[in-house]
Amino acid sequence: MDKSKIPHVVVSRLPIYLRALEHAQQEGLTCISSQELSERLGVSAAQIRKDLSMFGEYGKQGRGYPVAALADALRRHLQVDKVWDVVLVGVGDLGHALARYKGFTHRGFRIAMAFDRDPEKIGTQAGDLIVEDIRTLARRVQEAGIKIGMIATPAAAAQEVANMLVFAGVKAILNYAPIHLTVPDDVRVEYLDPVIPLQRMTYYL
Amino acid sequence: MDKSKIPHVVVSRLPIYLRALEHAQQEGLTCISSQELSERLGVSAAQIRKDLSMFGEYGKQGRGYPVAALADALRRHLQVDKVWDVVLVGVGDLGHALARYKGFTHRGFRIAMAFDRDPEKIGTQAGDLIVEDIRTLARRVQEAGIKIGMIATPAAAAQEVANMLVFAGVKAILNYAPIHLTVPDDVRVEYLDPVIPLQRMTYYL
DNA sequence: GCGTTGTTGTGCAAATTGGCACAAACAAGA
DNA sequence: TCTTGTTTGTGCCAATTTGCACAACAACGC
Repeated sequence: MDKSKIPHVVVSRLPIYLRALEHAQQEGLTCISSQELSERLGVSAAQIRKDLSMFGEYGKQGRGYPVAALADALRRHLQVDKVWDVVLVGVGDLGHALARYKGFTHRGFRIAMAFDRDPEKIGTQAGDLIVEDIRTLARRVQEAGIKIGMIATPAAAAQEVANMLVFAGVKAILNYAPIHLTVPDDVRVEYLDPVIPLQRMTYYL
Repeated sequence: MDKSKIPHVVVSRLPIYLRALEHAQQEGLTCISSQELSERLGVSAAQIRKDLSMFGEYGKQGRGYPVAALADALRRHLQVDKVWDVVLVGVGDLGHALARYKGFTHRGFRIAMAFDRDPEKIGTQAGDLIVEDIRTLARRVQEAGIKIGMIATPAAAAQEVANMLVFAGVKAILNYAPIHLTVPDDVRVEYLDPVIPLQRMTYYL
């Protein structure tokens, strides 16, 4: 089970599997086949079996996969069996929505701090947080040992914010700004510009 | 240039190229090499050249690609050389943020209508729109001929909303709800659950 | 006990995707 | 005009990714 040997495409599907398993569990299922999962996910059953087999033999022939145990295993592999503190930068409309979103905590994440540059916003409330001055970001994030950041600023500020986060020790960035970020190799970035998926679809319309 | 022959991985990179070109254009560049684009994007130069060559020969040896002309061409291929009307369903925090987001229009999209189920919200303002009753969705969307929908409801309502959108003639859905949607083959769905990319990154932390 | 049905894990082949490297094309300066 | 320096488009190969198909195994009814 050498971590470095598991291809990223496989890892990138695990959260999808986990989400489906959690839904199945809420519906009261205790056992689920790759076939059933396939229909709920749009991933082929063979694909699912092959992916899961890279992490161990969780399935039982004739019955399928035990929902709770498999979900636990995936959470362990994804390291979301604990709750990660996250730092949010940029508290506009989107930042507020993120700060108030209830869906993070029970899936492994908690927004622990929020920063902005605008003096009008600093000191105001966002969710249950007080917006802090971005000039204090480095110290605060470093002291708290936070490893994950979310950027919800305009594009023009995003790269500069990314640099601050990297400097403060952040190793994973979720970027909502519509711009590519340049970061060191040991820092991961995922992008959530909503226009990108829209344009991917209009090609086919 | 048979459309059906171009693999989806290639199409899925076009919006990224377009975004980078638009930034380059704002900086005043008139010509850009695949090498330069590569550095701005994190996609290999050979990849970029091969992708672009599937749509025609836009580059000039010795100089690179003409920024404005290539951007125009990509917009044509992605069909974002016009502005698409989009219907938004679910006007909570996220829905509001989307309705007020200024980044859509100049990249090919305009939220033309917003719907919610909650009587408290119906009739209120969201961005420059008035929130409408979801029971009128089918008729309104059909009449306006809208082909693109955005779902920003809780997960529990998302599949039902998707069914309504499909019934109303929508062919592309951007889904913010953390759940897989089942739709007919001729309808495309893209997903933007923020927890998925976060979990993809924690695997490597 | 035994056949029947259902499901996994995996070896192997097919298909897709990415990268290298180079000829051809162009620009610019002498 | 000739030479030098760039950069594209693409043929070819390597690597990755997916899909098929089946042996091995488990449960269940009779």
